[in-house]
Amino acid sequence: MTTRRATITDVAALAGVSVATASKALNGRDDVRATTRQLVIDAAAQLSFQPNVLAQGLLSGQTRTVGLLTSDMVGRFGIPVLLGAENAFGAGEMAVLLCDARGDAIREQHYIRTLLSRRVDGLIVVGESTDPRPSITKDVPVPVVYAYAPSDDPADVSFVPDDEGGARLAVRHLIATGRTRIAHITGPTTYKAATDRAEGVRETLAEAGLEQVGETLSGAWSQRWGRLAADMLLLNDPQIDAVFCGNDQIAAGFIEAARERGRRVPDDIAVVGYDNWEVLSEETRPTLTTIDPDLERLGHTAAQHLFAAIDGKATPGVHSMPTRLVIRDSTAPGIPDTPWQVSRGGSEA
Amino acid sequence: MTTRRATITDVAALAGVSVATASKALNGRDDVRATTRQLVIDAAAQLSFQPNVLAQGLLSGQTRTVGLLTSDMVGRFGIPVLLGAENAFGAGEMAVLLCDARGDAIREQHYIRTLLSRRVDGLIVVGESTDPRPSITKDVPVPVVYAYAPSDDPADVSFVPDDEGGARLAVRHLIATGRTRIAHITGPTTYKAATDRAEGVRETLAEAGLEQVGETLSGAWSQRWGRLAADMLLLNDPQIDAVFCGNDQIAAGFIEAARERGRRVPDDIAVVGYDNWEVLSEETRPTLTTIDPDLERLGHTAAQHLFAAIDGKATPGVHSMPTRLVIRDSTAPGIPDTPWQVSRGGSEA
DNA sequence: GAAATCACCTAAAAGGTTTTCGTAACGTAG
DNA sequence: CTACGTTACGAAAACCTTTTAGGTGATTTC
Repeated sequence: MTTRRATITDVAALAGVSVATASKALNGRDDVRATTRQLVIDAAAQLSFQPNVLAQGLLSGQTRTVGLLTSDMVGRFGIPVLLGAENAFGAGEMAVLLCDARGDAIREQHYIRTLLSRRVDGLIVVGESTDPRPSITKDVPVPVVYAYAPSDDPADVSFVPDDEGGARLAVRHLIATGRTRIAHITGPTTYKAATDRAEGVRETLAEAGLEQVGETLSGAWSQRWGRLAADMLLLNDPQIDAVFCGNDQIAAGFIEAARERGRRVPDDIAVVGYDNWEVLSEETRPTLTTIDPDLERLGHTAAQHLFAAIDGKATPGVHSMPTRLVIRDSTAPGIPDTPWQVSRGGSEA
Repeated sequence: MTTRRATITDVAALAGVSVATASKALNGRDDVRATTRQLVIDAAAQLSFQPNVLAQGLLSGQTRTVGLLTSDMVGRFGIPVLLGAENAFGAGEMAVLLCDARGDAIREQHYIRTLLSRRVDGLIVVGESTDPRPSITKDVPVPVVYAYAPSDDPADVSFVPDDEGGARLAVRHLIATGRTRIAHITGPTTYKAATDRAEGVRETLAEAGLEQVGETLSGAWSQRWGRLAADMLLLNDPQIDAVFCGNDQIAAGFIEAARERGRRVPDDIAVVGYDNWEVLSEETRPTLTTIDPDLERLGHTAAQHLFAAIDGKATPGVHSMPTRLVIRDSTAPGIPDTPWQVSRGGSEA
């Protein structure tokens, strides 16, 4: 809580030059003698001068600020994306204005207006599921990039996790470790994430000439459903030797129930989860092999493409971002087929 | 991606008045005829005019923007605080610039400079633990409010959860439900949160004339430690009828291990957790009675006090924010002493 | 009929920075 | 000594909005 902040006028006065010269000296432009430049720099340091970004932006029309519009920060998936994006912004000299519309379209409109009146250079919209969401690109005079939830307009720039590819990774890993009787438990079919992953399972098994054990079991994304599905599955199809679960919570529930039914994981049944939600995947017993959608990278990439779009180099289309297989103990420890781990999850502090 | 944005000059021209009149008309000031005002408003709507906040800020010296400096967004506690703060900002016409210093002091300094050059009206600093952190208030010409982690300067404005009070709530609840042989398992003593809660336990038991069973067991904040501690406790002090755990993960581990050892929860042993981390507290079997530190409210309150401070009405000191007891099934279902639940946690979507 | 009042509107300045253009000083070539 | 190029600096415009002070015309008052 000190006094008024120094302006470039103050700096110029202290250095005994005009504001124009001071500006040029501070911005490293030519046409200013080295000694004069140093004089100005010293003066600026002495006053701890910092250029007023508002004035700069007013003039240049660029604010070096982007808006980050999230539809529901409470959820688990928005945060890592946001984090990755913020990360990319911080690297440059960009700043990010955060708005959480909390799934409310009215609120979203309000925030869009607010962000525009603040003259953001671009917008990144992060959704809470992989289902397409309404495009806002046409209502907005700046570039927009969609992360996690793609825009429903394929001409927009969207980044989504490759759920189908993730499922492939999981199933291939199970097959590689010698499993052949593989089941799939997942979340509500109303989620594109669930159907995409199921499709990945189907295709990969077909390619390997294997048949999926039972139908894909769809329920909630919860541990409870994982336990329930495990009971059903172990009753109806006791011969299974592996199960790929649509998320880590289902997997955790499955492992718990399977153990109570006397099935050993991974010896009798291998289990793969999805999301690599470490509070769960590292706390199950055994720890959980899972697919990491690498959301932080997704957010980072989305942000970088927003920069590109701001520079006029947009990359339209829906881009699928690769996922990673994180091998832990719930699948075949020490099986010779997979001598090298693709990736091993670190431990939390 | 349209053309140049309209300025108030365009609006004035279209309405056939001067910019001054246009400004007054749009800002609801006097000295403008109703018909003229409507003319201007229509023109503004037609051009979808939005005042340039940069120009407004340049003039008024206020940006209606605050910086939100978080030390580690990856952690669990920063997010709800952030959410509550964002919530409070959105209600007014404030916007929030998000910066994640990721626990790095250098980075933090950098962000502070960035935020200041953007002329934020205030700063809210959210930490990742309840341990005091270095004050930055003196380096900064705008009001600062600390949330979750207090400033080490007691003259600053800080908001922290009342961990001691939370522990009191937990222990009183256990006593009220008829438990008398109560143990406490918690996290590392290097955390103020752990020692504060332990102190709350000690005092409350003393007030009730009860003796704590065994020493407070300090370990990691993990489910693993909860299981381990359960084994130790059940071996050394088999007579316990309740345990208060320093967080929900420890509690989840405890419940798991206790069940494996044949102890029924809550019939034989009641368990209370801390944090109300719903992915855990609602998925344990039985569901977990726990203390909700109400972090979202903490963030909200901090933001509101930042507004007050910006208006010159600062409220110095470290403010303890009350916690809530969330009763679920791990403590005495249907015990007559507590006919009304203080609060019941909702379920996740 | 002149003066005072009123309602409505405009011109201009202010806010901080960057950039363009102008200009002064100086050196060099003719 | 003139003409011109170079170097270093300064004046002023531009960005967009709000506010203050002032101005115009119409109406009222004595």
